[in-house]
Amino acid sequence: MGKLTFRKEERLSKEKLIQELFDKGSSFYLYPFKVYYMPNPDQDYPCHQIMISVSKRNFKRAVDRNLIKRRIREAYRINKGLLPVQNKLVIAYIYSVKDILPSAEIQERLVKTFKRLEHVEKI
RNA sequence: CCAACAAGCCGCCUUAUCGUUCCCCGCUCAGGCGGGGGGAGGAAAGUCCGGGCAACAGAGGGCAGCGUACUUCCUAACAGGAAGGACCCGAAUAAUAUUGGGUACAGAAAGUGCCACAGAAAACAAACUACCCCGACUCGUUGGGGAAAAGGUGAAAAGGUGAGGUAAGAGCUCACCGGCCUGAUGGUGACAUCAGGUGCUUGGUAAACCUUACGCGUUGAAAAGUCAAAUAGGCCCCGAUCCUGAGCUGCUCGUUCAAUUUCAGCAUUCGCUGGAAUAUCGGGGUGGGUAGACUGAUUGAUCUCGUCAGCGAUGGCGAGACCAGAUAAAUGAUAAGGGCUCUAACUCGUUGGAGUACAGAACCCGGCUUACAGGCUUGCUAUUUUA
Repeated sequence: MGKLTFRKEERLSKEKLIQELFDKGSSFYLYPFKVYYMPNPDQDYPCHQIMISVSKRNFKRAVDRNLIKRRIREAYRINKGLLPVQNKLVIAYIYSVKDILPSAEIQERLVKTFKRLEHVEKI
């Protein structure tokens, strides 16, 4: 099991890559997330890259959006060791529920998404 | 005492574990690792005003457009603030004085427009009822005139009150109050006070157009600047090859279409004339510029303390401090305990339950507005309750 860190390198910040993910990547829905994913074109990248998004339409106030993003980020940080590292992925989590869920439930659901991401083919 | 109001201030804490970003120090196998320190607000919000900063535009002036509107001051600036004036509403009083609150507070005899309903009439004027005078006759009606004093309508109706006067009335005349004009005095000024004159019909609305005075270039950090990989293409030089080649227009040949051929004219580059060149491939150089990175961008109209000037907003001087700097966006997550408020129970200081607000920096400042659980300080006591 790796270290429980979440550094800058693990965040998805390249505009081109994000655009490619939404245009060409696959997706599935698992309550409460809509997950976009695809293999990273640069397989030499040291880790997975993820981004977290909470819609302004569902949560009008910035405080609520920040709270949910922080909870998801913590859930990923603590549990990311469960995701195999052989195939480098690019993942986007979109929180698409109108209620604020407690941390325990978010963690449980996030781990379930990992099981589906295990079977993604390499390019 | 409680409670309400006004102004100002604060706006959860501790520990553990796992993290995040920036700065400093040390180590390093250059990937990082270890230690120390800093890390959301009073509104960070709404984006409603005003500036700094940047690019572009710009002689000056005018028109148009937008904004502001009692005075003086403060300020980088403001639609903000301070002090004051006038008016309006209230408290208080015999009446002042005093005191709380409010005001989009320039101009309505420059012009245009509008004024619902009601009412006779809502504005170059105008008589419904009632009143007075004169005339007519069928003798209680009618015709003419006077008159804004009375009635009723309305948000608003011809300066108000009293007296004289009159057929009845009317600033018709007079006194007081109000208005307008002129002057004096005080005040930087808005204005105030006083004196004199003037009978003084001529509504309201300018958050209706408008007029006057003053101010304003446009855009907005996704601004702007610096460095700059790969690929393609531009320009220059050298070499090689083909052997005269790019582009536009017209004609012609040809074709399913497209490409292509011939001829003529134009074009571009070598500063101009003359003359020449315009292709392809390879190598080197060069400027523009994309991804990306950096600057902008956190030391500032800054904060704290003291002191001086001023009624005050605020300013001067001196000393000290550095107080977030992220960028698909950090400032956190989880657990335990404790505060605080409300509430229920009883053994009356314990236990249980619920709540702990509004809200998250995005270039930076000055304001305004709106949201806010709970608490603290100061002022005040009109009203209510208790003694």
